[in-house]
Amino acid sequence: MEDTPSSNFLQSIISDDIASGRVKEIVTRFPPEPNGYLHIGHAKAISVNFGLAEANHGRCNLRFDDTNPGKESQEYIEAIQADVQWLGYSWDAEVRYASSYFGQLYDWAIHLVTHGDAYVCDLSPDEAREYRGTLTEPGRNSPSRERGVAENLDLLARMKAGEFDEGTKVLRAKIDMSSPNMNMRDPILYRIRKVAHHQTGNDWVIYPTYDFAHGQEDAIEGITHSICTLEFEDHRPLYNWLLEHLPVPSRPKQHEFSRLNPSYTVTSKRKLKKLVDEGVVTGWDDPRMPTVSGMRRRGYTPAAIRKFCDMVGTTRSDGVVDVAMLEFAIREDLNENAVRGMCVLRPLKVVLTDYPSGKVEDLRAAGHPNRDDLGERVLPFTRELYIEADDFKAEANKKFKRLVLGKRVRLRNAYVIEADEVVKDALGNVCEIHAHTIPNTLGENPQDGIKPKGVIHWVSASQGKNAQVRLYERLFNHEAPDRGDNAFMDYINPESLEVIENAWIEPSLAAAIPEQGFQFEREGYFVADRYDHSPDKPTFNRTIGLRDTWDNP
RNA sequence: UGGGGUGUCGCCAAGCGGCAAGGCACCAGGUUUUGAUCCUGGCAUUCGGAGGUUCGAAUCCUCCCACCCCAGCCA
Repeated sequence: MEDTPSSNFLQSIISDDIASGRVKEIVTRFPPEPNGYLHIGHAKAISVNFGLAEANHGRCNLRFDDTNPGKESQEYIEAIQADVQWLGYSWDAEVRYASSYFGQLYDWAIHLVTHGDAYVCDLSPDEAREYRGTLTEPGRNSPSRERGVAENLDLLARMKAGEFDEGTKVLRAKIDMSSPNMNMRDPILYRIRKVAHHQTGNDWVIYPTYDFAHGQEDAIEGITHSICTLEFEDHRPLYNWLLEHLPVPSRPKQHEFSRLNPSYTVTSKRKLKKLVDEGVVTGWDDPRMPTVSGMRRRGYTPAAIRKFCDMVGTTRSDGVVDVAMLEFAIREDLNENAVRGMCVLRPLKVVLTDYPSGKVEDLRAAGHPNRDDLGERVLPFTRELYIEADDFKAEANKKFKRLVLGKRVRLRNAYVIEADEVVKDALGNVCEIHAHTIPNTLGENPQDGIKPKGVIHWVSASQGKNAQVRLYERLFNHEAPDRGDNAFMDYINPESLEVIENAWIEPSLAAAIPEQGFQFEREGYFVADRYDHSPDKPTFNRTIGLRDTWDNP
């Protein structure tokens, strides 16, 4: 996993800062709020923050931005840590929590009040909205704005003591109600929330807002480059204002990059949560989810995800990235590293009439076509086999390079066979093929010079094993399901999952370790399910199909 | 009609005054016991538009256009 992060504007900034001596060691942070699972967009942020730290021999913290206890939980905290580790990153020292700075933040709030830079406001949420003005009209000063320092100090202390109800009072910075930047119109610093916090319990009934917490957290941790996404750009003046008005121990700088939007996917915790809550998927780690845990279960590898993030680059322009790029990244990784195997998804029985019944011939096949280090596997060959139903046609034109009645085909890693007759059931459906082997075709072409039309995969009927295989397709039919509010629910692909209960796998595959990835030859890349797979009940998820350039008519 | 951003091939993205990198996708060949991989070749006389500066501009200036973000006591 040797990533060579490509250069980008953030790296340029860092290089300049190091060259100018502004910073000696670079320190970044990944600051998720524990209110949901990490998704591919977070993977990008993780890759950017940890990647930049790594590339510059610096450090990166993992910090939970837990300032809104009502929406957060310990479950998410644990899942997020597991995801970051799985992606292959190590944060500096211990995990950090915004909540562990609540005391310091409160002291700083007092500092602002003392200096006349903040006040306790009595406006209700509705009134506050009205006073804030609009995008084109300035706001009006709150009636509470000119309260004296002593009174503000007293009120703030009483807010902290729990004397007031939620929504009745907030602490606000005194900046400029007529600023064209809405964030500067006396932003709220503290609000009353009488709920227990997952880390601090009932210690607090007032909680700092993102704006009052983030920059100060960065300063406390000595973050040199506070990297976030574009929507926080308008907050930067406030971020700086607070740092300038507070006796903080360091002076971090915020830089924004555009968030990742893969096509055909939704990345918004709210929307992902809805998919989970409404049972569209089985959970946050459903293999169709763009969550880190979902992709993991789907068979994506950390290396592929990191490669993808690197391929996509880091800029300030928004756009939609073709998921084909993500698919390329995982195919590339698995093509190179996954052991091959054969699995028949829709079995059609073939009886080799010239082959002795009861005979089991242990053929050998390479674990990987061009990597000897991946070993080899034993492939039992028998009189009765299964092939893919799609790989047989009684008649077909020359473009069909599979088994045709009266014609030959190579059984992958085994003999060339020729189809002799079709057995049909009462309804006229093909249910069995009778064929015979062409002698001496193990590893060589038929001696009569008549070459097989193609190569198909197969599994011994008596030696193979039954498996459940889940075929996944994209969850949405729309290229950009994320635009619009709830429209994404209308674009859900009803065929995003097909469960095949009786696929037939070669025996070696039953020994797969959960989460081990394979290439099922001619089909695609599959992974032994992280939770459901066992030698007794082999269970595989299709990660991604093989690239298919055959223009099947 | 306020403020902040962004506009380079179908998608992502280099480029920072000297005459359009690369990747994905796609197309055409070659190799192949995976219609996979691999290999070879093709794929922007043009950089949102219009003016201007300059010997010379995607890169500088002016104006215009399009799109994204901001009116949570969310982050």
